[in-house]
Amino acid sequence: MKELSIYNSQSRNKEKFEPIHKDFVGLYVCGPTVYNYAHLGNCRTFVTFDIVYRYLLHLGYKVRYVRNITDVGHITTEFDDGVDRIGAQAKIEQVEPMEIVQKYTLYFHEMLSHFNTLPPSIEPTATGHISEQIRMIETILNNGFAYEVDGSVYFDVQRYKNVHPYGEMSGRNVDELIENTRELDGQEEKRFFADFALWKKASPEHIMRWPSPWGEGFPGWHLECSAMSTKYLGETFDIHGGGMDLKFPHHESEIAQNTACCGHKPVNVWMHGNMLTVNGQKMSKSLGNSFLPHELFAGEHPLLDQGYSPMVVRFFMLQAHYRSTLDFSNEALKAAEKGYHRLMEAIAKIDKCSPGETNEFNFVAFKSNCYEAMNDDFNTPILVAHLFEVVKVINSCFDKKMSLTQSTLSDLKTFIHELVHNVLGLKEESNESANDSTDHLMQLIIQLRQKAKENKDYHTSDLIRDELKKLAIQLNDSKDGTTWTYEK
RNA sequence: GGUCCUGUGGCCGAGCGGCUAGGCAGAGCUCUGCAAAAGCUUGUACAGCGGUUCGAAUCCGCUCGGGACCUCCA
Repeated sequence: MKELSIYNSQSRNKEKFEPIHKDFVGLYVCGPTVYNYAHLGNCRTFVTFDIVYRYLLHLGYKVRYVRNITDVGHITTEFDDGVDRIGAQAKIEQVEPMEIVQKYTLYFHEMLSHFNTLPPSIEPTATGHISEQIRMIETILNNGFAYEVDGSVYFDVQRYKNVHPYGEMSGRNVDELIENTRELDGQEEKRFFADFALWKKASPEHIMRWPSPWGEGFPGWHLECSAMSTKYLGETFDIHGGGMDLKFPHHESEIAQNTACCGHKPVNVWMHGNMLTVNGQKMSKSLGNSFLPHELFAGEHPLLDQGYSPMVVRFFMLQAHYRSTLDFSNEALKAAEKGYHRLMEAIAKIDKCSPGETNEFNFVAFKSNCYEAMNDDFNTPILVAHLFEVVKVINSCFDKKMSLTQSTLSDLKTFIHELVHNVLGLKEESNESANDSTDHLMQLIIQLRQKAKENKDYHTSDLIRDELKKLAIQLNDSKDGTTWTYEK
């Protein structure tokens, strides 16, 4: 098996993946801020890293996957007019901030479980790690890379960049940034425009607050990831992931904090998933073009003319590479839906294929192609393309137009199952699974229709077929008789 | 304005120096009382203009279009 290579945002190149400790991988992914419903774009990122997690597991690594929940009421800007998102939502819904956190954390978990993502090994919350964050700030202060002003602590970017590079990963040149940054009010506390808050003094109305050496306040946004990744994965770990939009300033600041604290870089490989777009534009709440998962499943959205199941949406996402933007549209989803069902039906057919004497399918080559795809920076679209090649093989074998031996069929079955279910995380959807009595009823109806057909009473047989169609029941006539399914 | 990404057939979307992506739709065929469903087969492409090269969708330059980030963001 060839080696896994991963595109590292830091070097802007694909690099051979070598874990720090043989057989073990530390993976950290930036989780959501739970102040509102997670939308589909957010979900894409978590599906992306679910694939990373699953494939690493498949390769035999022991993976510790840490994904945080941001539940501190960070303000939207570090300035006086900033709004605490969680606090603001609490006011709207007239509940406690922690009720907001709970509500949207539950929603997030529920949606991700619909998408069949594996839960992380550890899902730490920012509010649960205040003391770790305070300790980290103290260290950074002691190391001379931060300063306190009136109960707030800021990271000293200028001091830092004299010693370490800042902005390397996101391609920022801080000195050039100065000229291009728009003027903003309320940053008089900072020594330098690019400094960011490690600790923020809480205004009287700010409910989420904790005591600290600098007074009552709350930690800065970037800090929790630094503190929690260090706590659970160590000062240097293998992979850090997140959405492309977190590259700057969030991840750049994380790197700076960790380096200021520990003296060395925290992460070997930085991975960034690209955005989900709608009509070519990033899906985001502020643009009003976001879809919520439950709206998508139910088809309850002005831009949708039907609902799409979670597995169809997951499959849709896997048909694009994680570093490319993916455009969301009815047409694209419909195409994915058809393709997904074709794939899953072919897989279910493997068992029904009768083995032949000769073998006309090169399983070894197929297997190696699949690994080659995944090893090339998790190229799921290529993998899916290979799977569709096998769909044809399975169908041809089923129709006895192609011969596969028993051992090839059995190898194929095992391998496909592993790829599709365990690596891609796709599963069969029990679409309104029929109970026994429904099936008996249907068998009866099918028999009656068969009788009618034998009597050349096509009026009756067509009536049965058409009326069932109205109930979304599809009759499938074939040489071997008639079967029925609920329409997809 | 700065930095970076991107422009592939009707739609989505891989590939990124020579060799088929793949899915959906379309067309043809098989099956069928007729259909549907399903399966098989199959056409159409690399924004434009230059350049490098034996050879470019793939590298370089320019032009035009789209997008992301530049202290809310997955």
